Amino acid sequence: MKKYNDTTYAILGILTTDCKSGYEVKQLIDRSLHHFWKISYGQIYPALKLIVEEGLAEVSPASSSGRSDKREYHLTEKGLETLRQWLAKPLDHLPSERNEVLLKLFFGQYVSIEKKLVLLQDYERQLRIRYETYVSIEQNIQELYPDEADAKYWLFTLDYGKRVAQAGIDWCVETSHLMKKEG
Amino acid sequence: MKKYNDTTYAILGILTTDCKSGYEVKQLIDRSLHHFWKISYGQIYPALKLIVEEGLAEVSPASSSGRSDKREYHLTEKGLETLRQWLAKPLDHLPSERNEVLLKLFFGQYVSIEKKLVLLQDYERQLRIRYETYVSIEQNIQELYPDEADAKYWLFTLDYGKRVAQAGIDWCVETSHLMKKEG
DNA sequence: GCTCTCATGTAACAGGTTACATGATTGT
DNA sequence: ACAATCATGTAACCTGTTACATGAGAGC
Repeated sequence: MKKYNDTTYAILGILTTDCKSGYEVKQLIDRSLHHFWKISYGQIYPALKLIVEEGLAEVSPASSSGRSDKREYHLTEKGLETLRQWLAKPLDHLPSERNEVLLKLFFGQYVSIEKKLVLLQDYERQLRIRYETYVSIEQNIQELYPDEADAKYWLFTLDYGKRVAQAGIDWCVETSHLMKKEG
Repeated sequence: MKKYNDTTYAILGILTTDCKSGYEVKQLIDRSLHHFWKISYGQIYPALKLIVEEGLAEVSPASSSGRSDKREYHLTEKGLETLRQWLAKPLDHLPSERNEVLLKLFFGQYVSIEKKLVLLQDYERQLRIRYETYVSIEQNIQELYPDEADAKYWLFTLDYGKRVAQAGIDWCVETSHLMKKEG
């Protein structure tokens, strides 16, 4: 089975939903996967071209809805199988996340303690905003789609985001406290 | 003040330590910053060239140590100032981390519950390995540099890594449990 | 003599962002 | 008529990885 990049698999996944055009793929990712996956048109359109070339989807110019230039992509059997294969494969290595705040803190001796505290406070503030965003998305999902089977999985991903954000917030609080005490 | 990319600032930071050559920069990052920052020679050498061109460092071929081809980079006043400016500037936006596991889970309806559980177990296992790695680095630092001023900052970054890894582990356990119960 | 570590560098590639160009449709 | 949104696409650019080439010195 030929390998593609994760962006291509993400698009394959979206094409299983009601979103069938490049524009709609972008909309869905921005709305629902934004907290752990991003994408730009510069990736989507070339990827869709590749997907068709590889026989993973077929394109039909959907003139039915009146919009003559809208192109609808429908997964083929091969496309669905390719997606399933990828979904069933556990990751071979953890991605290592770079962290600019930690990088700055690593060279902490070159700045005053006040500036380091500002750095931590700012990070904490942004993590709290992120946390609250996740909570409100969560509430929206629970209100709007109380029965949908997919909703369960969406909530799992949000729970992850909340936990990691909370761990970061706790670290900021604790580290600020230690820095104040020890100087 | 001209802006450079974070990789360049990271190198500037390393050049404040005893590590003065491209090779030594790579060594230090691999040994001490690896859990939140990575770098390759393909970035280091071009970046060092730029750093010299911009007057942030001066290069002296250090024939003193016998090795004629080793190039030692020393920060200029401008270089140190550039580093300080960057260190004092809080981040303007949280980097969004992509997560392949969450992406797969998002399309969870297309795979069996067994495969999803394997995915989570595998993720959990790798997070636990990561956590243990951090603990052992932590112990090494405490034994080898009990007095060093820098050590405090290194331990802060490791604490962050441990907290985030633990949050991920907790999520794996909880999510596996919920999936088993609800089907 | 051989291997390992030290040491510097480049070229090709892969992945992703941004800015731009283009034009249709919908709502006010 | 005008603005907003829908809709597709490309080119230039930035960042980073991988593979490769090269060679010196140290230890066995």
